[in-house]
Amino acid sequence: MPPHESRGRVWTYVLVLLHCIMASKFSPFLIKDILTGIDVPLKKPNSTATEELHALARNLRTGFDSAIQQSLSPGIRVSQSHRSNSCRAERGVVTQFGEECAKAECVEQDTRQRIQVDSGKKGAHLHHGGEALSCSHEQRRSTQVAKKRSRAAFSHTQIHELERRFSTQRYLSGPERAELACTLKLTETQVKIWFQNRRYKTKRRQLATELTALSSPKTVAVKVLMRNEQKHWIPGSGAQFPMTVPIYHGYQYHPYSHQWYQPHSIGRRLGGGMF
DNA sequence: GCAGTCAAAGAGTAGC
DNA sequence: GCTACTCTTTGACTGC
Repeated sequence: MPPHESRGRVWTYVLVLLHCIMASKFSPFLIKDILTGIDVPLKKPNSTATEELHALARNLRTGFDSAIQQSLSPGIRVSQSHRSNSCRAERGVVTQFGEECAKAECVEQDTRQRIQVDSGKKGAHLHHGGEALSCSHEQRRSTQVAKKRSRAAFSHTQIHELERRFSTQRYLSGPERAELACTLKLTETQVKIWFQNRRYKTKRRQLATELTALSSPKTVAVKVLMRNEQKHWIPGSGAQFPMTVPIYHGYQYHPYSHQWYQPHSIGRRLGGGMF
């Protein structure tokens, strides 16, 4: 099972758990029912499924909180560092490289000199401002402590173009990423990271929206058949019971289920029963 | 001071 | 082994 698919299922269980809590219908029996039959390979073999859910719910809280707030003001969001359309001379990433910041494009110049990570050798070589580091774990830690990590702040133009491109393509191929990076005067790594973060942010917002919808369940008419004094829910009647069923099937993570472009580089991921 | 946001680092995973 | 992905965490930064 692809990692995103298994995670998607775990997310589903988290949503079910949260929904149960909000609906005050939480019970160990229900959770047990939820967990029964899970074939999701949990990342931590030693942790129980319940612990995993608790950890996920805890970790999700931050994302949901911000996502819910963000969902209130949708639209293109410009990096806070550039809201004033200025290059901060008093502090921040711009001045810490000792560059003058009088021109509007100073950030674009500066971002090219930011921390760059050789993605092919993760953690092995850190390039701080062009200085390549190849050292042991302790040395890297001490170096990271000594040198504070800077955060690149993209310009209005860069953000706008990235958002515009993201609206049409959620995934970029290598050449497209290189072209966009060249156009925006960013590195390919920066473009790649931006798209990664952007995709996950979109997913968080979507989940937050769904969670919000779940937290305010609508009252619907439910057709109930009685046979032998047993209730039988009618599929398609709009009924929300049993609770776990519509939620479970309601959210399956389909990263490519939009009209967006599907790059060659990830085309191999499409065969995992995701559609 | 604190909470929120964002870019980036890192962990884990899968396909070739 | 490399690359790219999702997801989590970290650190810088901003607004209140």
